[in-house]
Amino acid sequence: MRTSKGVEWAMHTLLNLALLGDGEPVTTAQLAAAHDLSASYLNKQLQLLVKAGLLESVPGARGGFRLARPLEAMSALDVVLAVEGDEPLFRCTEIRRCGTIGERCPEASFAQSCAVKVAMGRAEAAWRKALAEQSLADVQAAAAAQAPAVPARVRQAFGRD
Amino acid sequence: MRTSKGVEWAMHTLLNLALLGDGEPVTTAQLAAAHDLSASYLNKQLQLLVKAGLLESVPGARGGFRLARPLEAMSALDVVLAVEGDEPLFRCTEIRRCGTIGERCPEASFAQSCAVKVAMGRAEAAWRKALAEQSLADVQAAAAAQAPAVPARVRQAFGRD
DNA sequence: GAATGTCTACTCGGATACGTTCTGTCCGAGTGCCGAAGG
DNA sequence: CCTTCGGCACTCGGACAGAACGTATCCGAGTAGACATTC
Repeated sequence: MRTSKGVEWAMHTLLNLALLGDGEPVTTAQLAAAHDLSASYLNKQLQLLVKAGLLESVPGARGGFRLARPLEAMSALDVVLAVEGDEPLFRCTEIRRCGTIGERCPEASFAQSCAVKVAMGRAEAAWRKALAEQSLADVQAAAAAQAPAVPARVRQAFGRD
Repeated sequence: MRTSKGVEWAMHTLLNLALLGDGEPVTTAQLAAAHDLSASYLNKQLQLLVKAGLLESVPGARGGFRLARPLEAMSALDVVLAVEGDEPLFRCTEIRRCGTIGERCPEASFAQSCAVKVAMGRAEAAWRKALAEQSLADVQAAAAAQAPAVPARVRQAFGRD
């Protein structure tokens, strides 16, 4: 069990787009070259971000992608859900109702949620909460504090400035 | 991204083994029949639990599995790590170092951990902490509180009592 | 009758196929720019 | 010289293969017990 590569790609791509400002839209090819990624596959992930409302796409010639809203209004959870979908980490298939045990227990035994499901859901809620509490602006600020020289290099890499 | 079925199977199986006490070891066939699972595949998961030290296996005729330690000393995290392995949810492939951006930045920019990795790791730590704080004894207690009649039925299903 | 050796039935353990998801690629639909033609 | 129209190059969007992992299954290694044989 591990998250898709698309999450990492999407996070870095969103941060790059933020550094470039709200001018011309940026093409998939440029965004892919920035980190040496597969342009076609990155495009697939960006479409998911568009569908989730994190990006706006401009079709046609001189088209591309730009942020749909500022980084302050995007959480890490938004990115994960956009790429991975909002299905739960742990899926309860209600095996408690099946087999020699399930058949032997009265229906009333299953009125409440499965205790295993509840325990797993509690942990997943903590994960989501921690993701939701971190905006992409926070991530960008942390990155900039670590390496102040990088933002200017990013703009150079995209031919801006 | 979602957890393996094996996690659900392992959790319920461990709880069942606890209800049966520390007498005769229980065979894979019995444990599988309890919830109508594939015996061979369940056996695969149980072997992972043995390797992780949660179960003891008795080979040969009249063999089977029994708990290696009481439920109080097992956390939900132990089960997840045993079945899924201890690889991180989010794997950072250091794409920040690649492409036109990576080549343009001095090596010193990458001295510290990637900010994206840190953000994701923070959320994963919260998930693991929440899992570690819940022992299987807690889960069993919650289940028993919901449906007090079930434990006796479980023992019946296994021919105990 | 007791001890011993063998044999059989049973169970774990790992090696072997199948299906689904993730990963990666390709081509078509749509759009803006450029240039030529006409007024 | 200005306007208009057509062609073209470029980009997103979704449909199409390949690889990796999760799922499921089967067969061999090893053990405990039962039975026949021998003393």
